[in-house]
Amino acid sequence: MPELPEVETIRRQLVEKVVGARIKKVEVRLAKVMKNSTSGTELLEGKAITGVFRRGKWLWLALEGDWALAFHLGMTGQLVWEGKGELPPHTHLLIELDRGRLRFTDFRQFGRVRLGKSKEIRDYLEEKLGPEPLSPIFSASYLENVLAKSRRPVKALLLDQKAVAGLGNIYTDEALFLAGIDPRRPACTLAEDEVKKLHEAIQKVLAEGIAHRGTSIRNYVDATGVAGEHGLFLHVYGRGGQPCLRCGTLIKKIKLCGRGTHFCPHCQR
DNA sequence: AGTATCCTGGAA
DNA sequence: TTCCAGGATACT
Repeated sequence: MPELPEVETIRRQLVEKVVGARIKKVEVRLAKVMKNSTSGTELLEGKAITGVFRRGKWLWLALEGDWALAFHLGMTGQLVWEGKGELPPHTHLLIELDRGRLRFTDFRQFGRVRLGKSKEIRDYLEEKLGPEPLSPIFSASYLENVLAKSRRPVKALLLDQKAVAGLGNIYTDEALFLAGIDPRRPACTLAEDEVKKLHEAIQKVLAEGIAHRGTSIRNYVDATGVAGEHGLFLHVYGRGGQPCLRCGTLIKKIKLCGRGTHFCPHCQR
C-alpha cells in the first residue's frame, strides 16, 4: 500500500502527535517483524521521541540517546496513533506512550521494523535508496541519466527504489499517464522532452497524493486511522476497462514487471 | 529480466 | 476455488 504520499502523510501527523512523548513500554507481538533484532526494544522504554522522519517509503522515529526505530509498511501496514481501546487483529508492535499509543498493524505481515542507532539507520537507508523525488537532487537531468542506462521498461525503473525512492505501483502508473508515456517503453528510448514531462509528472502526482492524504484502495489509513482521499483523483490505476478521462479510450490493464499495470493506449505512447 | 516467495482476506 | 493485492528480495 503505502507509497511516498501515504508515508509522508503519516509522518506529518505523527510529528504533531508523538514528538515529545515518552515511551512507557514496547511490545513485540510478532517477533519476525523485527528485522535486525538485536536484543532489544526494552532499551527504548523511558526514552522520549525527538522527531519523525521519512526516507522513500521508510518512516523512522528518532529517540533520545540517538536511537532510531524505522518502519517499512510493506503492502498493508498501518501505523496509527490512538488512545486506549481494543487492539485490532494483526497488531505486531505496540508502543505505549505517556500520551496514547502507537500501533503497527499489518495483516499480510510484509512490513518490517528496524531498531538501531540513528546513524546506522540513516546509513542503511542511504545505501539502499536513490534520491528523494521531491528534493532538488532529483532533477530532470538526473532522471535522464538513470533512464539512459537501461533497456528495461520505464515502469521498472520508476519502481526501482535505487533509481528513485518512494514510487510504487499506483503513483508510477499515474505519473506515466500524466506524462503520456507507455509503461512498456524501454527506459533508454525516452526523448529529452519526454523525460522532462515524466519528471514533472512524478512530482505532481506525489504532491497531489500528499495533499489528499494518500490513496486508500484497500486498507490504508493515515496515522489517525482515517482513509485517504486520493483514490477519487486517480486517472488510470484501478480503472482497467473504464474510459480514459481524457480521450474516452478504454483503459488497458496488463501485467508488467509482475505488477498490474494500467494505461491509456491512446494517450500513452 | 522475469518469476517465486513471504502472508491474509476479499472478490471473481 | 482461484486470482489478485499500495512491496521487496532471492532465485533461475
